[in-house]
Amino acid sequence: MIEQPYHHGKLREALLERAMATIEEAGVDGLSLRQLARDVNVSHGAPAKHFRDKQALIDALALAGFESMNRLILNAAQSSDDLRVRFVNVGKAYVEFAVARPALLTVMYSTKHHPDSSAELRSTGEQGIHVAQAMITEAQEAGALAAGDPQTLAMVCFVSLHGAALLAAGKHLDGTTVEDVVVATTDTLWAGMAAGVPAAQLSQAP
Amino acid sequence: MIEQPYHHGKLREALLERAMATIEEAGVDGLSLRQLARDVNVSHGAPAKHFRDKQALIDALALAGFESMNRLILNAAQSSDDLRVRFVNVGKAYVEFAVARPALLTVMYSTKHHPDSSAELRSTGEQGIHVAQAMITEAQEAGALAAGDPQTLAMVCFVSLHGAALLAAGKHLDGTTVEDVVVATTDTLWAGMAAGVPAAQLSQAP
DNA sequence: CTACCATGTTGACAGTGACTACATCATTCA
DNA sequence: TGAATGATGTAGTCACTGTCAACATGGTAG
Repeated sequence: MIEQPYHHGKLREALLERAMATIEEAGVDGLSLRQLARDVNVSHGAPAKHFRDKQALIDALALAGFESMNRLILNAAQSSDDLRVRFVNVGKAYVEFAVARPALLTVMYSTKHHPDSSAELRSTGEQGIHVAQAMITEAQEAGALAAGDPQTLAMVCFVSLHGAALLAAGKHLDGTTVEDVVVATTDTLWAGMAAGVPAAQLSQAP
Repeated sequence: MIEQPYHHGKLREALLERAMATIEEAGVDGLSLRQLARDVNVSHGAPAKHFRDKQALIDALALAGFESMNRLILNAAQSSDDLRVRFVNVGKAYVEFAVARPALLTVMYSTKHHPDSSAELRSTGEQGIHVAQAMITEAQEAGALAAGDPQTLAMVCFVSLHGAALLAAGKHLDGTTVEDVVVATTDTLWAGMAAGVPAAQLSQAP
């Protein structure tokens, strides 16, 4: 018999790690604090010492998710000298992350978050957009892209890739490959930003 | 005293209607079959006669959501003679729906669905893409858009608008207005499809 | 050495989804 | 006409969940 010490020692990390696995296997709804405690050989009340709420645990998962996602994105943003290639690679990195950990992505962008952690969550979650915005500004200055508000354009790119990521993660891309959609999306966006939007075309109501 | 008849008469509709309201107020997690039954003045076992599962109720919500969304999209797709304006209007309609009923949209695109209703759900949910694809094909034939696989391009547009819709619904559009993002997204996509993607640019790995 | 406090345990409580057995009622058919 | 039948609603139960409060353990600072 192995003697279990009264104190686990690294309960918080163990819970987070196991919870990460669980949500990918069974979704966020399949996550139970009591089952989690059982999985880690700890009493059902123990998790409360590290996470006030179930929601607090989920917030921690979301934060960790953003951090590891940001690492991937920042990495992809330094992957090439060609700005357009870097742009595509960032898109690929985002979508790859989404496909690898779909439940985590859902948690990250779930609306319900505790107001406390919300601040940290928000700022960490916004980093991806800032990367995109920097790339666009740089490309505009280099003359590769037409003029246009970088903040709005970055949001457009983020929004589009986010949609691709979510639908790919949810297997909602019917006839098309994930790879195809990402490449086509980034290519189309880049072409659109390169061409610019004719002023005459600025969408008016019908 | 008002005498309650033993049989409700329209329980199924009443449950769906109340559930629609509840998920928008409290999210899907805030939806409880027992509370739902209380809200409609019915015993806690009654809903089971109309929905085998809680998931079956949620599936019905999703299906109803797709149907009412499709109505809005089809409507927007006939809103103008100008193809590009129609394109923008479809995007606006989609995002407006998402902002008006964010929880419902989440339910619609939630991964977990019963395999039975899943078939009907899928086909109903794909209608939006078909509308987009038809518009793109028409625009290509009219010479307004460059050549390119319409299915992939439709998926790109759908994916992008979907992202805009979800992020708008979740209030994740930070500095930018919903309207701005939708217009900028549709304009950029249209410009990209009009310009076409230079063959030399077809994204290769770094 | 002792007092403190973070960490873990145990027991309790109300609420939930799902199941079963039973009650009520409208419709069908002899 | 009137009884059988099946759809609909009720009532009770079960295992499970999240949260709370009271208590146990043990490392550490004074």
